[in-house]
Amino acid sequence: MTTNNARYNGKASFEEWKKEWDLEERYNFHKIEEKWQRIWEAEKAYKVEIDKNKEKFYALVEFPYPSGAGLHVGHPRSYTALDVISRKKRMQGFNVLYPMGFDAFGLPAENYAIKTGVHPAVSTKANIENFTRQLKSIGFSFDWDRCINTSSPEYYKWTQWMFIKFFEKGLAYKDKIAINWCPSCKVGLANEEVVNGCCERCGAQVVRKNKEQWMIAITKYADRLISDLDDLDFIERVKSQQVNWIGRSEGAELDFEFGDDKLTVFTTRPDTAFGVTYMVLAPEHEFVQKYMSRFENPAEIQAYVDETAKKSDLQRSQNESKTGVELKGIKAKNPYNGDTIPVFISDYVLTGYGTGAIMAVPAHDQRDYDFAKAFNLPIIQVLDGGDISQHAFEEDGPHINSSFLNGMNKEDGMRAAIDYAVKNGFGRSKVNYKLRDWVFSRQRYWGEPIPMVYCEKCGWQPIPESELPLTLPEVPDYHPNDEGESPLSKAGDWLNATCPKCGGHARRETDTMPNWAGSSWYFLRYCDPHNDKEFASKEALDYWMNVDWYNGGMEHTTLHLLYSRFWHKFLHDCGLVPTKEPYNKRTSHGMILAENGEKMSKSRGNVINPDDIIDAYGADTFRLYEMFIGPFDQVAMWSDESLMGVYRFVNKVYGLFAKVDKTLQPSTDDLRQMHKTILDVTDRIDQMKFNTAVSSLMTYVNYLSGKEKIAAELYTALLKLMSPFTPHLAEEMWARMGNDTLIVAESWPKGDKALAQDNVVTMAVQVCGKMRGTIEVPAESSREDIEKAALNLDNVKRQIEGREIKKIIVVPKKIVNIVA
RNA sequence: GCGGGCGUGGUGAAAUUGGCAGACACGCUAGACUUAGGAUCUAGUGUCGUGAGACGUGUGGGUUCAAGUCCCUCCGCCCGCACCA
Repeated sequence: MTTNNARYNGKASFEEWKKEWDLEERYNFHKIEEKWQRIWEAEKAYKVEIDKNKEKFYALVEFPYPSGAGLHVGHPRSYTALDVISRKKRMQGFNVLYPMGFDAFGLPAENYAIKTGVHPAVSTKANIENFTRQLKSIGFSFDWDRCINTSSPEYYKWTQWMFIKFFEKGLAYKDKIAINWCPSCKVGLANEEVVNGCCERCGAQVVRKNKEQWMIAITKYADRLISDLDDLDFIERVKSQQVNWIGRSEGAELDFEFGDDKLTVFTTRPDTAFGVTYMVLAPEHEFVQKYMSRFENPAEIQAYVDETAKKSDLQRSQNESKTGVELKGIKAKNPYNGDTIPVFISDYVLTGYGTGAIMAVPAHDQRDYDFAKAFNLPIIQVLDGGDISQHAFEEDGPHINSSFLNGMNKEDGMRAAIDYAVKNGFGRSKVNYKLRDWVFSRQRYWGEPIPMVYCEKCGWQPIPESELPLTLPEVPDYHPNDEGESPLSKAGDWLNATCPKCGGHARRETDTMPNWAGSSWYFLRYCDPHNDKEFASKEALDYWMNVDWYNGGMEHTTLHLLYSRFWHKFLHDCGLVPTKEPYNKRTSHGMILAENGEKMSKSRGNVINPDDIIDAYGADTFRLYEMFIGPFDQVAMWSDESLMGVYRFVNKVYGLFAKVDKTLQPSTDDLRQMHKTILDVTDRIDQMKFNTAVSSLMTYVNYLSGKEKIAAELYTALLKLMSPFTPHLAEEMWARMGNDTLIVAESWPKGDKALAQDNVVTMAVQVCGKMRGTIEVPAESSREDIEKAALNLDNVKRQIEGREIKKIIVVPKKIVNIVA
């Protein structure tokens, strides 16, 4: 497979080729990196197939959206980290799948089309080519034969197919709900895409808009999305953020009499029901309009409802004090004690959570307390403790003023209160979630068409599987409109379809899917990317799944990461994938900031372009610097000066080759340094402590630099250890050492703990915990010898003079502490 | 408010998980080689002190022969969620 021509850069033999290199003393990274990238590609060095004789390892990084700006220095932090891990695993004999692709649907391409008229498919293609060129120039070990593109019909055919599965199982449904509408992007957003009441993408303030939307019932999976986290090796902050986002709370639903109707509330503290002094409905609650004619103050009520409707969620949450209006004319009755209590509407009660109505316990909830103070309502303490003349008492205490609950603690009180409600038919225990169903419609062009048609007679119907993929039609222009109609509504004939059920006329859905759709299952497609019969074969899924290690940004924790776990679980329930979770291990990298600690952005003009760095210092230096920049999981500041330090190091490694003497045998000291380094680097890569893995390589190189001549074995080990970080340089020097194999296919060196052991150790000697000197003793010295050596130090003698030695603590190979 | 995390030199950071604090690198200082240097090499570099030495991991306390590491107190910073009943 290897052609000497490719390997030896056009020269007939290794000897001839080597001669040319001997003339070149400078580290010519341009030449080296280009050469090895060409050879890897020609030899398909990173191509991977199912091989049941080998243990598989599936490494995954989040595939990029191919923006016009190209790669920034943040992408390669994640990609290099898993490239290092993948390369090491490969050398350790694993069958490694490390794929790359493009999450290619999205708004920027569409906005660009609106501005320039260039079809999104055209600009996306150009951007993907640019990204591919950049990624290849960094020398990642991706299997490019598996590259996927979510905007290609061969791919989104299966995204649409899966949507139909959601529909068939009743998890995709159309509903008219108040959604988050971004007036700037003119598109509806999922809850997860709203940050502080603003559009995650453009920052415009989100407003409420009632629209018919496709929804996917992710809430049905809420409990499993929490409980199944237990068995996963996810970093803690990812787990806790997901749990937090899903927001499970246990409590009860209680029915209060409201006129001759029933008003149901959700509460996490039914045991405080004897402290209820009033109730509050969200202004949007259905009872407000339903009983408007029976209220004594309808004008006042309607005015408040209208005022609230005008406010954004952000404004609503920024209220300084509590506002509201009493619903005069109808009272409620507390089912626990029969008390008649007033009912209010207030915007501090949210329509989307629980039942949109609450029982207010002002003594033990600060919000209710504030409202009660503002409206002069009674405050009844039912838990002992605190000082409710000042503020609500929100901690736990024994029940008081609570009839049969008196004296009970929280746990018993809860149980007793719910039992009583159940027995008397006015309540039941209930679990509530903050998580909402997934708003799945986007009023946009550049996304997957939703494969549904509407028939007047039969309602919404999925198109037959034989018609997939339902490809995007051409449209005269890409503008969305203010009414929230997708550009696809201008697609003319495309809109007309036949109802698959009755054969009558039907109209196509014109909304498209959110950009999270394609990325929700892309890791499955990598297993079998060219399959045109299935989204992936059972054989491929059985062999490759799960993803063993997934690295990506924290910003996707409650978006992509949650969506894709849910999507995968759904496919599992359908019997389509073998596992219930997609990712075994999830880690996350810190952001890379500009030199002054600011975020890199086009507007600040502080963006570092990887192309420039690679051109000036080479891909190997760039890769190594990204790994050395700081702890992988923390934010890091870019520094040109630190980059220079890494460049110097790479040059040093290159220069050491001149000292290699193949006739020389390594000394025991040499071997000790080598094995120490092997053990350190191996261990630190596994733990993602890349910065310290690099520093131990530096320490080793400093050791080798101090020698006149270097035994070949020592340099070879260095090259192997460096090959995951600086693959081009390692490959080059490996060839110059006279090898005609690829170092990336060589085996990873094995560290020998016994050989790494020092036979003479330096031990610290303390007197009463204070450092007074060091002793050098053989590693296996007896306790007596160590004590004798320690007590023999001049400095120690001086310190203990005239004092009685009470105790000597000896920790072998570490420390001696003389207590006097 | 709730949840997660952090605090170590001039700077980025290490510390085998309770055992010589500051590895590695940047920067700086001095010197060498240079026509020159964002090049290279050598030495130094936590603070105070000529020195022996003393002090030193945000604050104050505790456990221990021994604490950056464990426990308690307070202060400060970052991230996520946030009127979620």
